[in-house]
Amino acid sequence: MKELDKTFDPSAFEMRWYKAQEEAGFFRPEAAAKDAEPFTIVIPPPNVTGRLHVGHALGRTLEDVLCRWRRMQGRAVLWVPGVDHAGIATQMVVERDLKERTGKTRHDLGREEFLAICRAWADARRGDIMNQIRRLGASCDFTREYYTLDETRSKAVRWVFSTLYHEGLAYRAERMVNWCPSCATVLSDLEVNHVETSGHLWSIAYPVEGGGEVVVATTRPETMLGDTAVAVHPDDERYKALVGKRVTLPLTGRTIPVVADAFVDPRFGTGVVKVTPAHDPNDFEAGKRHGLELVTVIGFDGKMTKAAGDAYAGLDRAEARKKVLRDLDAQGLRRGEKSHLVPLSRCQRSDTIVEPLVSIQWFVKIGPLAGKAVDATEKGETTFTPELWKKTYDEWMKNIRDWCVSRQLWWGHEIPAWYCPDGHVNVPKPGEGDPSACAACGSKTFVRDPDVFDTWFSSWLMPLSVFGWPEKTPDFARFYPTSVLVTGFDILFFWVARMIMAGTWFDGRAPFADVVIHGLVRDEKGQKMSKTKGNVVDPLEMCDEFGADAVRFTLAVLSGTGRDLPFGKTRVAGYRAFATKVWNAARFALPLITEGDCADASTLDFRSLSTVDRWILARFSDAAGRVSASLEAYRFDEAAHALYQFFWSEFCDGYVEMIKPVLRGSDVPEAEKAKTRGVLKQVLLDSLALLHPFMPFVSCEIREALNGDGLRLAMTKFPEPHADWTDGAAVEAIEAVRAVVTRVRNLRAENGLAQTEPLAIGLELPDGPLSKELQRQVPLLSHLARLKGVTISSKVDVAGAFRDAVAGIGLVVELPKREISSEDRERLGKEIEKLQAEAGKIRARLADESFLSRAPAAVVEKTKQQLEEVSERLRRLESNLLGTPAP
RNA sequence: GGGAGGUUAGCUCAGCGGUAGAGCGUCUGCUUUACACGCAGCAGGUCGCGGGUUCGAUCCCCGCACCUCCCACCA
Repeated sequence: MKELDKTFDPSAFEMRWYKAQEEAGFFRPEAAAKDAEPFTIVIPPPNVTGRLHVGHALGRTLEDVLCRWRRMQGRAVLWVPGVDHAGIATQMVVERDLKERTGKTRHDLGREEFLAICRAWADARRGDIMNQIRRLGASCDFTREYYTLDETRSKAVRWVFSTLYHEGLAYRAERMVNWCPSCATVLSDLEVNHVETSGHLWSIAYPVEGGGEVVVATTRPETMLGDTAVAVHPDDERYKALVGKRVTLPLTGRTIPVVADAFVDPRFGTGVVKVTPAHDPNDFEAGKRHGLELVTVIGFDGKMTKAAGDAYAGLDRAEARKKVLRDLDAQGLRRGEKSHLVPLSRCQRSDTIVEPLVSIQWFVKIGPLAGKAVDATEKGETTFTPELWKKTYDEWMKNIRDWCVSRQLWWGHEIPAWYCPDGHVNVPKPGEGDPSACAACGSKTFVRDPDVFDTWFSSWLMPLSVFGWPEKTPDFARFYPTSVLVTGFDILFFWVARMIMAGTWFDGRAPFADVVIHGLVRDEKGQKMSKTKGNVVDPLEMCDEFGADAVRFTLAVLSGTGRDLPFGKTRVAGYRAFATKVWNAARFALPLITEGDCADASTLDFRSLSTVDRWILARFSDAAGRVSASLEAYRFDEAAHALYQFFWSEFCDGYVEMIKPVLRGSDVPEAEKAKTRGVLKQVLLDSLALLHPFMPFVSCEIREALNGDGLRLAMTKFPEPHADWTDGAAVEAIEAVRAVVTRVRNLRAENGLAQTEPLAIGLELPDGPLSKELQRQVPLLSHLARLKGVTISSKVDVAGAFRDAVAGIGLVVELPKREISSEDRERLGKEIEKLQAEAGKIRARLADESFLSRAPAAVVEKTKQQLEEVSERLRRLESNLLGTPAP
């Protein structure tokens, strides 16, 4: 058996226990009984580019609490860890690094060489990321670690794309897409952030052929170089005569038609819109309707093309705008400007302004998949916690648009599509290898699509592919569908919704039973963490400073109801204090339970135990019930609070203080002591088990010292409420004792008496079980409240004693001083006033006919009781003022 | 332009039809042989505003105000 150091130092043992648990194989589902019901979680794969941040720490903590709890319940727990290859992010990091080191670009190296660097870079980082997860205590099965770009996952991606293609759900089309000039790739709608920015609305005059001018309003003057029409609303009387005429497009010398189209809002600007089909989604559609030409004036690099004219070609978008405005000025064609809120689209990754451009890309027709996914959630196959997120999910699914899945990157899963010179598209059937000749024309001159898939196109298969799907593996058969997905709302659409689609579409079953959505971790003041603000908290540093146990407990407590959580040092320090408290409680108990016989609590006859022992067992049982019920409901905060409150307030402040006189008393029979030692040990050991999912390290370290079973704790049965440990009478008696003690201490403080001042008190209550029980507790009462005498009777007569009532019991306290000071008088007066007001309100309610006739009988009864208690207390307090002269 | 959420003690948050809770902080006492990362005790709230439903509303309904956030191709 080990000693417990006087100072609590989590760093001394945390990783030692982690390693022991992992090496013992506890984190593998095989550690459970063969027929155990599985409990499965797939880790949301962190980006290989990243370092564990507080958001991850939160998710992993909640997952680990669930996994450790279920494992202790005997479930076959499988928590699969993994890393995401993070397409754009990784490529950007490696490119930047390459540039800094060698000055070269990826194009200088060529595809193969560049990818080799990416691969080496990612491989070097993956281990680190897994170790960061370990530092938190996450009990993942690392023997089943996945990587979104490995062989198994590649097979799944290819199988899925092929399937979709041959089902007609993956197609290649020319569309207006979101193009990020700095990432040099297309983006999906989700990867674009819309930000309202203050900008300008400029008015520009286009000369009308045959005289006059028409004024258009635009926020993007540079795109006018690509205008191929001007549009007005068909019913707009102001411009009716114009329709069908042509206008001169300034700066280009081209003439373009005036068309009528209902998409124009006559009330906006001048009611005339310039139409640039190549650079605006609306105009693109309008262009199709009117058979307009596409003139692409902005290229994929964000610079003006030759089509923009020699004066502009090569200029950056922003420079071109300035020059266009200047040139229009010079020609006297500017007709004013006003400030205007412009909805700008920015690249989520690089923050660059996204350019709507037309290009050929791969899309997935997502409607049918969304339909199946919604059916599943509608049926309750998957639930959301908190429930309100289902609404958000439903809304998005209803208005879902096709998913652009190709990316013009190198780092990622290659698209299994080949094109022959005649433009035939070849996509192998699921399970087929690469084609060697065009299936349509037999051509052997073949090019593979140079693009790769959106990273999420591998992520959305995670719950399937981590088990080796589409192969029919034993793991897949046993562990799919998974139990819970824990994640932040920020990837509800990116990931959660799509995984449900993939699961329901390809397997027919939704990938998880429950989705738990947590809030965003913010700093202590509720500010969003950001590098620029410098308020980013590193969870690993916090683990080193306060212990992973404290970090975990803090995150669990704060996770609340899905709201944002204010996280920071002072809070973690606060919950480290809790870990310290547990530590010190164990240090108290250790010598006591080893100094003499400890009755084996599991064989003890509950009825033979002392009232105090029965009380703590009853309270423990209640706490255990609350912890489990809260975890079932994914209320980690409630579970943690129940633990904290029980352990600190009831076990430490209550029980431990109450058994000191028993265990140390020279007049207590050894047999009684042995029983109490047994209960002390039992409750402490069970509390550590209850605590283990939240604080997996300190709980082991202490169990090891107390019971030599630190390692086995992870596999020990999780405490459940104990039906035999219910004892209303014991609870009532001890609560009464505690209430009396508090009031006596409080009276001492009010009267300026030292806490050590011995007092005599009387308790007035009718004869009965409670009074008999309290009689038995006189030694305890005397010890806790430092009393020199306790009289219990239906009536206690002590002249000049202070009278009050507490917990329905009359309290008579002999205070050493006889006279009541004006200060006492004032305080009593205030208290009496409050009680009188309260009594008045209750009386009024009881006098109300409608209350008596309509409120449930139980409520009326309770109200009557309240009145009685308040009146009783009032009588007693008032009696203190009787017979004493007013100052 | 749609939609969601929030507004409860100095701070951060629980609660939710029967006159309000926690943690931290403040204040007042304590070297009480597990613990000052502690013990004991006190104080502190018209539960955003205005209506309504109800015997009764912080909790339900309808407005309003302010704050978040999400979605959206209006120049």
